[in-house]
Amino acid sequence: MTQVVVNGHASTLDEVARLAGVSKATASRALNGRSKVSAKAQAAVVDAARELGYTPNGAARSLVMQRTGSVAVILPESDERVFSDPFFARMLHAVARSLRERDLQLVLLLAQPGDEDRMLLYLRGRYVDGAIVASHHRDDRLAEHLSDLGLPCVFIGAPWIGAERVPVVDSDNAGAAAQAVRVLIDGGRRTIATIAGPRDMRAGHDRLAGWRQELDAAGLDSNRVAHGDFTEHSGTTACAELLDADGGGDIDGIFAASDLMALGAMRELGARGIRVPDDVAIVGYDDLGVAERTQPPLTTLRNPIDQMVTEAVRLLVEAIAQGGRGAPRRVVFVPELVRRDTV
Amino acid sequence: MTQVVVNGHASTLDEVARLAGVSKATASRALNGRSKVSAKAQAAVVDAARELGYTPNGAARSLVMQRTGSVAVILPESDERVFSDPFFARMLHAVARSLRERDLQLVLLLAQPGDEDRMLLYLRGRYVDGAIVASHHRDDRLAEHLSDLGLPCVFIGAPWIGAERVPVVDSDNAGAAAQAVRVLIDGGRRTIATIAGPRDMRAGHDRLAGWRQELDAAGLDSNRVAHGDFTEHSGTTACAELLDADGGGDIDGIFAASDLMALGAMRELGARGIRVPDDVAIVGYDDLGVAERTQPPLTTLRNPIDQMVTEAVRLLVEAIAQGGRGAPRRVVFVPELVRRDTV
DNA sequence: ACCGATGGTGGAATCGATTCCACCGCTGCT
DNA sequence: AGCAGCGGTGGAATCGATTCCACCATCGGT
Repeated sequence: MTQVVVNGHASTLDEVARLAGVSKATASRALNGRSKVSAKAQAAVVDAARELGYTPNGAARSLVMQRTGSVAVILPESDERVFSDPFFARMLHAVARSLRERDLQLVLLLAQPGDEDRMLLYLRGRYVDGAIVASHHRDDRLAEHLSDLGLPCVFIGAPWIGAERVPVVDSDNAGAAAQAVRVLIDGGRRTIATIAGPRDMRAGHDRLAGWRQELDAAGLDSNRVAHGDFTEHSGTTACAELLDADGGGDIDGIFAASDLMALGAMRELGARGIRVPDDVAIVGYDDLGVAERTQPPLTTLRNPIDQMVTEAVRLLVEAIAQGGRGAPRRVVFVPELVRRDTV
Repeated sequence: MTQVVVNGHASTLDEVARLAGVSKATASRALNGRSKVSAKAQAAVVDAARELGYTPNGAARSLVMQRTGSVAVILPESDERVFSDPFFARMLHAVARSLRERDLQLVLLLAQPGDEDRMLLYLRGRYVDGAIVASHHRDDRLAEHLSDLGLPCVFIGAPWIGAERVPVVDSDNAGAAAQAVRVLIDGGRRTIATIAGPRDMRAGHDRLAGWRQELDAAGLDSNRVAHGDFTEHSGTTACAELLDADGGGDIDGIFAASDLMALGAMRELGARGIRVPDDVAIVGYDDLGVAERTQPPLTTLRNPIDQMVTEAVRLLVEAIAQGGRGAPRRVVFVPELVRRDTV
């Protein structure tokens, strides 16, 4: 950083142009490089800009370009959850990488319940070119609001309300859960419980549905269900609940809707001296790191987050380029089974 | 939401004014309410605005007001850490609350190593009115850059470089660590080890220094040190390292530089059949929730995050109001000892 | 020697808000 | 009756960039 702020205020294009001895128009062209500028003028402008420490004023630029160069990631989720669920960390990491490649700035908006109005005001003020929304609850009307707003957006995971009005990138939660059940059945398990996610979240709901459907299809019992909230602790609690219920001792297979809950369950099983996979086989969901490190390593379904995010960013950039006039598209990825040692 | 986008584009103040039958000037005054407007005009404008679903264009507004109404929180930290350390969750929660009261929008910028230049570009583009920076490493030059930039900012935790050039809100890490040591000594402990944080982070460095200083002052050994990275897992590892070192069996007190590391250490002690606090007393640091839930509940130092954040936001708002011309101030909070059952 | 293409350039319009300033019609006081 | 004062109003300037458009050289081709 060699440039210095010359006087109190940030320097403007006008000053750069004056110092370089050209017009504002030429200075702008020289710095943006879209149009032809003589080598002499080019050099003069670049030098002047460096000397003054010039950076274009974002507001002025957005005003005329109708673009800001930044996109929002919206997480309508309590911040405890955002900061405890590895899903978000992985997702944001992928989004950041993906946006970087396209020279866009990531702006993270935490939509606390109640703070939603301010956030919508921000979005309507066009401070960002588009938004990626991930994980939200049953009563969330964000999809409708964004659609009304005409702001380009992509949802990761289908919203409950208004899903048909916005582009969605999703994974086949139900199909994946069915896959998990099939593996357990193929492994000879017959009394298969599930530790489900929250009922008011798509992922929780669909994974439970898939589990149930596959068991019903196989003519097996599908009433051993305990709900958690995707955290390790809730997995432990839910597992205890399952084991302590009527006939809980018969359980020989568990499908947990997240690896963290599977981990919690394994702790509970271990505490009771129940062996995995000898006595009870277990399949998790996510494969974001924890699954490899459990004892024994966890068989799980790989949540295709990176692929989903890449696709979401692609769709968003497309939507922005078209001015948000494209038809809502829908892309679904299929999680892959990762066999380890718990089944 | 009753308003509708009438045609393809977002509506402008000009359209609102036309519909209300007044001039742009009056419309603006009616909506912002700083100046007197007749009741009739007022009503007409408000109605028109609602009917058109008008929201002011952020770029245009920032351009003339020289304010954006949003401030950045910058976390120069790998995203794994941001999303695993409860410190950040708590901090962001407090920041969000504090900004909400002042009608400011929080914009979170994740400064991945390597992505820093883009972030600086964003800040120089004046997309935000100010920035709060938390937790950064030894070689981070952010303080200098921000100071050069003239962008109002406040650091939570003093940076290694350029701390004298920016306002800082800090906590007395060294003093708190000394306090922890004193409690252990007062409890009759004589062989006191520490599980320190990373050397290249202020909090890690200062807590270690405080521990050492207090032990030296008491004439006790200060060479039982193992380093972790504030995570639970690293606490377990570090604890094992301490116990396995020469004379590790003599240890009767441990100061861990974070509650998570203390928790990890307690797991390791438990695994070895060492009782807490009977055989080894332990003091943690942070008190952000985990400490209450350990077995037994952890004696620790309460990191005054909420107070620090409140003060930081206050200072930032002040700096923004003054156009960043105030002298760099420095405020230090003193962590409070929370006695529980591990000492 | 004249006539298009170019390649560069600067003036002016534009984006959408806020706000200064001049002005207008009242009221109320002398 | 005349004039100061004030509540309200609209025209125009302003913020700082991009870009259209008109214009001027210069160059090559007939």
